[in-house]
Amino acid sequence: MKYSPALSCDGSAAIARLEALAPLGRADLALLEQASQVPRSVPANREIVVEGEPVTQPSIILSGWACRVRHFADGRRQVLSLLLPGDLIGMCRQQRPVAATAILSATKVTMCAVPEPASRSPLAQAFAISAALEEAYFLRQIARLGRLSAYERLIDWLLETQERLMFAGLADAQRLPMPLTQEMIADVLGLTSVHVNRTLRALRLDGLVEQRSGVVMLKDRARLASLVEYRAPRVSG
Amino acid sequence: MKYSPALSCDGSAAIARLEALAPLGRADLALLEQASQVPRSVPANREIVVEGEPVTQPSIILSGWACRVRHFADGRRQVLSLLLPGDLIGMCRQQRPVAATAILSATKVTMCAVPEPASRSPLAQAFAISAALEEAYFLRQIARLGRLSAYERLIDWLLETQERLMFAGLADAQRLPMPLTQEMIADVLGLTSVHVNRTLRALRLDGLVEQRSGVVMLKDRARLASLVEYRAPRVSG
DNA sequence: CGCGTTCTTGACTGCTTTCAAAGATGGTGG
DNA sequence: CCACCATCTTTGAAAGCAGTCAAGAACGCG
Repeated sequence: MKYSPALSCDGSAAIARLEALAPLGRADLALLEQASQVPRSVPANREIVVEGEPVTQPSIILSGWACRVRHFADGRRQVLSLLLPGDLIGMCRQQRPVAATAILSATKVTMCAVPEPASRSPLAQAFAISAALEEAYFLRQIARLGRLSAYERLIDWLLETQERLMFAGLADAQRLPMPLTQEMIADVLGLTSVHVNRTLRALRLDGLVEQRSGVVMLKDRARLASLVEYRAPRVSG
Repeated sequence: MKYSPALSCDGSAAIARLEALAPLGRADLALLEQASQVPRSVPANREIVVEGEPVTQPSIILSGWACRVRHFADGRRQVLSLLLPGDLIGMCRQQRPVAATAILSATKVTMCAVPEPASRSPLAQAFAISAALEEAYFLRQIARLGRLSAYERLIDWLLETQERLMFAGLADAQRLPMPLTQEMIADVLGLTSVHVNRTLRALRLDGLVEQRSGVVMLKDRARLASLVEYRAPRVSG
């Protein structure tokens, strides 16, 4: 597979992710193809969902990066989770009229409606696994913010993000696209942008990562993983 | 309602919480009463669930406090969330054979099996709301660890915990039981026990809280809430 | 090419941790 | 009923990681 640092604009990456979660049949793929024919595009840095407002239609991210954020009155901001191609927005297991968090587009984002899967279909299963993974990423984010140093947080987050992008075929074992500003990375990791900058430099000097033009290279995945005891989240056997 | 700092041992608090989430009918109450007739007791400081092991039967906490924890090889530990009376353990929306996190009893805990609710029954709805609340608490924990100071974290967490206990009738507007050691509180808030101790003292000196014999008094809820912009999580209109 | 945003770096501050030790508390058995 | 022990709480002093403030450099976009 050829590695493409550019963010794809059709729905192929999103569909690839869902297919990686559960092998989809012809019917499910057709549903997804059809839904992705009617994409909605949002510029970077827009509030796609406002916290506390009624949730509208659930959506699939087709391309681009978004994030759940929580704002504080004094300007502080915390990114709760990232939303990458193939991730779902606004899926509620029950009638919950109001959005629990704001959702912000970090880059230009395209998305489409979530098709209704047949019950017990592979697609329905993929959605369920996606929800379970989201929860696993929440838990990892809590542990990261609570107990890891800045240096460790950055490593742990890079590994997690790379793994998530690989599901969608948007990263390979060594490289991942990084369209976020250091300011945004800081809001993900509970740090300041200045300290993110310094920590990235430290990682560079330690020969662990390289950066150029929106792409991060992980130069020694094994060493990085051992530094943070990285374990891939498991959702099934 | 008379306030009782003691941890109740029957299932009444747990049932009260679920009833607060959705008004239960006679049949649902009977199911819960019946299930709570067969309690299982676990001493304090026991791993109820081991991370990575197959999940067994889902359970309801009847009494006592437990927590989801993540351990690191070097001894660091992060409490991901608290599990209080009426909370559910091991409810999976899909077949997920392995536990995503370890669960540890912080006090003596009694629990029982989760009865199977009729579909669309109030009890089924209460379970769904409980799951949505759990997610809301995860998000709040992320924001707390990422962007609040130690002083703010403690306030925010006390308010959240008080509110959760009030659902079960285990706290009133001013007081909540606090059976956790400062060490454990530190692992919840991503701090050291020494700093938790100092921060509690600061709160005492500022006249915001009082402590004695396992009970915390919140002396000025309005001021505490304004210090952290506390908003109760909403799950429905 | 010019302008705004983002990145980078330095100097300094300060919140939180670390290390250490004394004091309080509570449960248990004699 | 009290002594004893383990655990937990409390406090001080010093170190360190991350934040703040500030300003110049690089980058990308129109």
